[in-house]
Amino acid sequence: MDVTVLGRAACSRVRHDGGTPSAPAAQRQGRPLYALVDCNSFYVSCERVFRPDLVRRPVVVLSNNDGCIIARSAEAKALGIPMGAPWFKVRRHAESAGVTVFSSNYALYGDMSSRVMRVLERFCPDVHVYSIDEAFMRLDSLIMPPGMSPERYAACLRREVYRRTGIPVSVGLGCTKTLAKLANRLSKQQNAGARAMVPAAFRYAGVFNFGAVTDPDVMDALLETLDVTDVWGVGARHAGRLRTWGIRTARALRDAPDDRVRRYMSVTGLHTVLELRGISCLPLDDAPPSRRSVVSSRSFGTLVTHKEHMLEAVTAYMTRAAEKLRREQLEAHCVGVMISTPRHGDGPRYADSAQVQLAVPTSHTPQLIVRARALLESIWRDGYRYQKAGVMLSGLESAVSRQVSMLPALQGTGRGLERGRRLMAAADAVNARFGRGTLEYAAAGLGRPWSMKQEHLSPRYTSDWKKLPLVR
DNA sequence: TCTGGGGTCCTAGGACCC
DNA sequence: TCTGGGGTCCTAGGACCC
Repeated sequence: MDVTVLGRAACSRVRHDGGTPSAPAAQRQGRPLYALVDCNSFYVSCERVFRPDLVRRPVVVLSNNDGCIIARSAEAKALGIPMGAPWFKVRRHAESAGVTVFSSNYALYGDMSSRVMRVLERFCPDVHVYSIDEAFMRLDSLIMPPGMSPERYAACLRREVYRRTGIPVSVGLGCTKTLAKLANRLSKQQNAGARAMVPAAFRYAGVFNFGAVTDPDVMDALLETLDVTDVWGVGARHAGRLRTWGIRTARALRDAPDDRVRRYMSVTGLHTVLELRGISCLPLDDAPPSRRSVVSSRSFGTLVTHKEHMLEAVTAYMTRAAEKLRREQLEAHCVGVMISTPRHGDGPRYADSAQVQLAVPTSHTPQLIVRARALLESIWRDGYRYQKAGVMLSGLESAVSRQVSMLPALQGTGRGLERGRRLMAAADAVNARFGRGTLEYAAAGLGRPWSMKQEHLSPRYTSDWKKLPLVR
């Protein structure tokens, strides 16, 4: 059975209210079918893979510097621990309730993420990795085996991801990306009531397909259960304005007047509304344009008052940013540095940034470090307690197809340039083989009193053999 | 004491050009 | 006396995402 047939038949029942003409029949032919695969409480799930004793127990993961909560297990949510809450405010409550806490371990999460994505790619060639824990897929081009519905296919995929990685995922399906995102929300456990509206034959755990909803009244009822902020692209600001128009649910937003949406939420908002009506506006985006900037910035573990320490931090951040640049075979035309004191609290505030254009783009770490340190000298002011610094590389272009300068003097001698590239490649190879930070720049400091707080860091189970727990 | 980090897109307005 | 129209580029600010 071809999935396109199923997807089209189901999706064409989506109502088109609100004055917009429905898509012409010709356009409806070959409607897309999107899946959104989302890892459940991803960071928590990653920690649990190596700590099975934490399954069914409350767990949270903190942001960099152990600042605020960025992931919670279902049990932690049930305890009323809010997302994004500053850790110092909820710490007592959480600890007394027996919550296990982790500092974020991006080496682990990044590695687990790529394992999950590799499994998805075995199921479908059209995968677009949207974030560390989410991916869109286009299923309409697949030729399904006989008797295989999209729901069932998604359920198989879900089982396979869990079997191969230990990460539980949820899958939402719909004829637009926005509907697939919403379907994903309905696929989660806490929406069992809404899922029950779908005929049992289309029901699979952890999967929800809007395409299986053929009754417009049921569709209305389902969208009515979803808050307008559940819709992808509607944040707190827009939700506030929408509330003043009496729009509180996904259903009401779908039926909102186009001109008003266009005026106050720009074309982006209009796309969202059209997508809710089943008119696809956002492509899969499988080959996204290359990035425009690289930023590396961090808050300090303790406030910085010495310029020496700030210079070390800027050096360390630039080292990371340049590595990222080279990994993507890019070079930068422009270097920027920013520093700031805390946003909260009542100490004297200061923030500034500076940028410089380079005559010749580069990804050579020592050159970039020299520029960044000079920029810092220009914006540094004594007497402040700094909380954060960052570096930015922009004006990016491909290192492989770079335009050659007309001025040989600026281009650098061919041999020197080549030597620099080889040196960077060798340093990157060593760090890839033996772990980040094996080769470092002395200017980044040794003591690093400014480095971020990570009091609850788990081992790098998947990227360091020595950290793998022994199987007894 | 203690509130993350890294991106994208859109719009309005100004400068400038022909 | 009379003061166009259309285009590009840049920047700042706002909004969103995970």
